[in-house]
This record gives sequence, C-alpha cells and structure tokens, in this order.
Amino acid sequence: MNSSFQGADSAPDSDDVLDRLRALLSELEQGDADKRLPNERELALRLGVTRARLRKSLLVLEEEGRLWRGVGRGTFIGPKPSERPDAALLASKTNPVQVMRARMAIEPELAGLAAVNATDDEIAQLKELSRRCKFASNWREYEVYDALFHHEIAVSAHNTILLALTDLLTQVRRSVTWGRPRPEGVRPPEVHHSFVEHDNIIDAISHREPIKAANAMRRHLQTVEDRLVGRD
Amino acid sequence: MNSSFQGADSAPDSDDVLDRLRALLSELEQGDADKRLPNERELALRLGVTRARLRKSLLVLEEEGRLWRGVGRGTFIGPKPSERPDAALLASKTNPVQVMRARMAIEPELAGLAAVNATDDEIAQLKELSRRCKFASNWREYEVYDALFHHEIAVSAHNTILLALTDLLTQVRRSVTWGRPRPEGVRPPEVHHSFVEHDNIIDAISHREPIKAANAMRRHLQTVEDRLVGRD
DNA sequence: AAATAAACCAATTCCACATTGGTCATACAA
DNA sequence: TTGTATGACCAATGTGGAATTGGTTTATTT
Repeated sequence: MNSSFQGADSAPDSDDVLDRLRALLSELEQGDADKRLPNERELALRLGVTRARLRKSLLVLEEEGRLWRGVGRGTFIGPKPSERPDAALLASKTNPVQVMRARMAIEPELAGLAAVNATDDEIAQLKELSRRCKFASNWREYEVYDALFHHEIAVSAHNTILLALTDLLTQVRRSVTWGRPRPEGVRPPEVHHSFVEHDNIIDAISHREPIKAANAMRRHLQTVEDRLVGRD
Repeated sequence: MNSSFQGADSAPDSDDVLDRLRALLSELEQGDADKRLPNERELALRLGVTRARLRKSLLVLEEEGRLWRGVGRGTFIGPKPSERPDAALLASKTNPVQVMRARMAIEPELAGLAAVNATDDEIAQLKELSRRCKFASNWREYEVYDALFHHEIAVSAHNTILLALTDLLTQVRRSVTWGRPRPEGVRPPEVHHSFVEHDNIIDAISHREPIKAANAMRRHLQTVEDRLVGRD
C-alpha cells in the first residue's frame, strides 16, 4: 500500500520491514537450509519495529513459502517440512478402498522387482511363509503370515523406499479392523483363494519373470479387494 | 525340560513360569492391545521367581510375537509396532534410482485419480503452480514449485494414503542433494522440458482423461529420470 | 557348574521449567 | 473512532536432569 514518502529517520513502514526481512532471508538462504531465525521479540527489537509490525511481514513471507513458523519451535527458513506419517492417524482419515488403490499401485511393481532381484534365500523364505499361511490354525495367525509374505516380497525387491512405503501401508491396515471380525478359533478354509494366488506369485518370481509376477500380484490384490468390498 | 515332580511349595521351574505368563497374557489380551506389563523386577517378585528365569520365559514369548520389549520402555502385549519412517534416515539408505522407481509406481496412479476427482479449484491451483515453475528466477525456486505441483496432484487425487506416501517420498528427496548442485542465480531455461510436460498433465486432468493423465505423468517422470541418470 | 543376587549400562520416559509463536486486552495517540 | 503500541497471557514445544527399564556383566552362593 502507501509506499510513498517516509522520512529516513521515522519509523519504517510495513513494506520496509518486509524488504529488510527479504534481504536477511536471501543472506541466510546461502547457508544450510532449515536455518532458525531469532525469535520474534528479539528480531523486532533488532529491526527497531513492533512485534505486531514484524509479524505482519512474517505472515507474508510465510504465505510465500520462504519461511515457516511453529509455536514453541521458532521461525525457520524454507518450506515447512511435512510431518512424519503416523499410521494410526492415517488410518482414521482413510478407508479400505484408498488403501487398496495404494497397494495396487505399489505391490505389483514390487513383485516385478522381486522377480529380478530376489536371492535364493529370500525365495525360500517366501515359500516357507506361504506354507505357514496354509497351515494357520486361525485367522489371526493367517493374517500375520500373510502380512509377512507381502513384507518379504518387498524385501526381495531390494528397494528401500518401496519397502518403507509398504510397511507403512501394512501398519495402517493393522491399526484398524475393517470388515467383519473373523471368528476366533475358525481356520481359513482348506482352499482359500489366496493360497494358489500366493503360489502363482512365487512361481513367477522364482522363474525370474517380472511381468508375470506383477500380473499375478495384481490378480491377487484384485480378488482381495473383491472380497473386501463385495460378497464373501 | 524336567517338568517332572516339583513340590507344590518348591520354586516352580521354567516351564511353569511360561505357563503362568501365558495365562496372564491371555487374560490381559482381552483388554485393549498394546498393554504394558509390570517391569521385570516387579513381575519376577510377584511370580516368586528370579529375574533371570522370568527373562528366559519372556524371551520365548517375545519370539512367539505375543509381546515385545524395549529398553527404557517396558514390556508390551502384542507384536512390536514398526517404527515411523524417517525421511533423513531413509535417504541415507537408498539412491535416486530406487526413488524414481517408487515415484514411477505411485505418481501416474495419482495423476489418473486426479483426473477423476480433482475439483475446479485444485485444477486452477495446478495451473498456477505450473506458471510459477516457468517464471522461477533460480533453480531453487523452481524446485520448490515443482514439488508443490506434484504435491497438489496428490491432493487432487483425494487419496489420503497415496498423499502421505508421496509426501514422504518428497521429503526423502529433499533431505539429500543428489546430482550436481544447480548454480545459484541461474534461471531454468526458457523451454525446460518439464514445462510442456506439466501442461500435458494438467490438460489431461482438466479434460478428465485418467489414462492420458497417467501416461503424461509417466512420460514426465521418464524424462526426469533420464536427465538424472544420463546426460544433461 | 549352575543358579542367584546385585551392580552396572544405555535407551527411554517423566517432570518441571524455560522458550516461542499466537492471541487478547488495555492504554495511548492520531 | 481508529489504529497502534505495549504488555500480559496461552498453548505448544524444547530442554535438562532425575527416575525408570530392559539388557549385560560380575561376584557370590549352592
């Protein structure tokens, strides 16, 4: 607004503070990012302005994304770092469909990578986990080994990032009970659809066929989703 | 081992401790999970056994996954919760190729979802961010808006989980400087490949064509990866 | 030898207190 | 009245030391 005539000695108006702050930022941005500025009270004193005036300018810069502020933390240069994802919190803000979408995006890719990168030990481990799924004495146990199976595929893919993402996904699923609860003491049926699907995935991986592995995983997740959404 | 005759008053042997612990666990498992047991010293006292003996049994139960222990934390019922992913830590254990694989798995899916779910406001925001990429006065600023662009696509997809995953990915990329540093004060070229690619993605989204959007994103990430790996 | 008791270690929590951005109320000035 | 400065207050966060806790070692006892 009124950027016209202010005396060189009089109190600098808001725009002037903004300019001086920009200069300060440019200076500090050279160094390591995420640098912390002095607290508002001191900074206001140092610039010879009110805290209220200073805060007006800081608000502008914050909206520009050049700095971010946090109560009890301080004022920092750069965009606000996104917080670390919390599985429980995430679970409360999403739903099974979204999770399946995410699995559908990630896990086929993982299966394909596993077909390329899995070691013999890892393939053996996959077979073992698949076996334990079949012989689980109740649904809780089955789900434990099923989760380990998918986790082991992520390990076999030898991609740290995708592994972390799938683990986070699993954690989200685990922290909520979607769908009807499985009755205790009831065993998975002798011919659960997952059994043959797991074996198909393992076959493709052990034969080093990435495309087949990805497709097998896709089909597996599809039937899982069908069961989740539709009839049982 | 020797489970034979111990007097009703004599010290119970290891197996007996295990059984009593199992009973205690079954009792507590009914309540809310992740419940904390008394600390080892007190628990040993309460069961009338040595801490060493108690710990042997606890080890068994821990390996069975029925409880988990942490120094300074305590002993808890249930499987150990996997820790929340830390971007900086992840970045130190991965590389650009793995990250690109992950982006390649997630972001085309996001673009497709955005084509279906994006609101008009979000599409307008995408256009604005694309514009700011073009007019960035240096590479640092360009990268800020590029990151915001991809973030906004994740928002437009309206899938909380995938949004969290991409944000984590972005954080990983941001916490490390891969590739050569961009010289300060140098502007992105007038016709950077990303500009037209961004616009292609926006066009597909605003025309509500999921397949096209996904493919446009795939091509965009491909050229990014090519530049990252190969020549500039 | 083997079991027990106690001491020690390192990771974590807990708690009180200082710091900090955000907000509000009062006093003052234009 | 309007707007600004001043100061107090609030809630979230950081900080530092003491207490807690699972893990390990050492000495003692049986």
